[in-house]
Amino acid sequence: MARDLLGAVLVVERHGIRVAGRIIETEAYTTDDPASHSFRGRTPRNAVMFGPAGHLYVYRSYGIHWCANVVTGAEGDGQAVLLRAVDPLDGADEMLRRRGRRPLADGPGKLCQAFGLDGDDDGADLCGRGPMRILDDVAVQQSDPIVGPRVGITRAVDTPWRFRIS
DNA sequence: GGAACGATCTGC
DNA sequence: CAGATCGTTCCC
Repeated sequence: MARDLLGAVLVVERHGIRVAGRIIETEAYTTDDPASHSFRGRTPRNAVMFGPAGHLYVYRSYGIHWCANVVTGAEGDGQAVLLRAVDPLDGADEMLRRRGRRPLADGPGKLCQAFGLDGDDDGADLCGRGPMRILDDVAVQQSDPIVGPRVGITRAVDTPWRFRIS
């Protein structure tokens, strides 16, 4: 599932400003996975992960940053894909402004800041008429993403569930 | 009720 | 390389 999101386009259109980017790096998290928030079962924080696919699971990281996932499992499954990096398509200037003019680089925290995503967006529907959506119909079929270990985790360190395209 | 610990980022 | 910073989770 994490592979399928590679090349898809994340669009957030709010306050009349459209920000869009091509998803180039993801990580997979499942219920079987000790590194996943859903591993220890459903809690108030991760409830969205156990909901229907196509919704946004946003959580606070290290008390400072926001990180966004796309729920990819059926109801009750508890699986999601962490969005780690995008290639800016629309609103690159706005992204830069939100980033405090710091260089826009890889990383889930930076991605959320650039797209203006925070805790209020937890549970948002990406497949409805809301301000944010994922255009996977425009996804270019990717050949051989780079596969590697996930970043910043302490459990299941050797599980190669990070996927990256250029 | 308390303590430990992050799916991170930045600046020194 | 360490500090920021706070909600969530787990244990007593």
